[in-house]
Amino acid sequence: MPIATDPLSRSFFALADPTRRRLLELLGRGTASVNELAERFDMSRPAISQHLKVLEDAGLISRTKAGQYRTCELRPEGLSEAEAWVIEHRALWQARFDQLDEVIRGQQLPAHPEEEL
Amino acid sequence: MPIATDPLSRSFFALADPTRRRLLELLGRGTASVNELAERFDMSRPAISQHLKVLEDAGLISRTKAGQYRTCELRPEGLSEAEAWVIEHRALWQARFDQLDEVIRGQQLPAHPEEEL
DNA sequence: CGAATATGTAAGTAATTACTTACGCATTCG
DNA sequence: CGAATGCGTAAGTAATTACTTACATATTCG
Repeated sequence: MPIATDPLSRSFFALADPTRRRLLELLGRGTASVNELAERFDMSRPAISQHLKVLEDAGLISRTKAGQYRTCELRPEGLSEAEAWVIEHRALWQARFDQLDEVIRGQQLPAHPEEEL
Repeated sequence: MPIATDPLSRSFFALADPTRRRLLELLGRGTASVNELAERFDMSRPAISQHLKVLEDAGLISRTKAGQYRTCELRPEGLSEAEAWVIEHRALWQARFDQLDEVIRGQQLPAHPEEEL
């Protein structure tokens, strides 16, 4: 991704990695410290820390200092923009396709309904 | 992204780029040839072709040969998995947060409501 | 204070991206 | 047939990713 990426791209990008999605799922069960999270992965702690940074930059989590620890917490609103994009476009496209179906059905039947295969 | 990426990661990754999202939006208005799409961008045709490949690999579009042209078409179902993931998790997290609110309100008020700062 | 714990960050590496230009192949048409 | 059009792919480059190990810093505690 080029620098200065827009927020929506950052959100989708953050979600485009199994480790990061799993981090989100773990945090979905409750807040956790970085080490508590890192223990669940076959990966160095810094690697997890870096993944957390990606998630944080995308607005999907927050890390707050709590004494010696950093408490990681989900930010559900961080998912809003991505959710809106996906839902909106799926709906539009589906509507368009349904329209096409109607056009096909009402107007002109295919000469060879199952010519493929 | 490492090789052998899972389908969900590929979908999110494909969406994590403004050019690719704009391609999807253009295709949302109807099918188009590669050149028709490429004309809309300040980018070489091969670059668009490569973006289309990412979208195709993610199952978000299909390219079918039509004579001299390739007709690009949206595949709304390609968005299903990503849509499901986002919707499901948002709902879960929101529910969790609402629960937390209840716990806080009903059970025990913080001793120092604003100790930070 | 000084060791232990929790974490971020720097530096280095291999793999991937996102482009570009150059080329090759298929289809259309004069 | 032979030039033009449409499009994919190869090769090269600069920037980014995803890790790693090493290190610096903050907080807790004996």
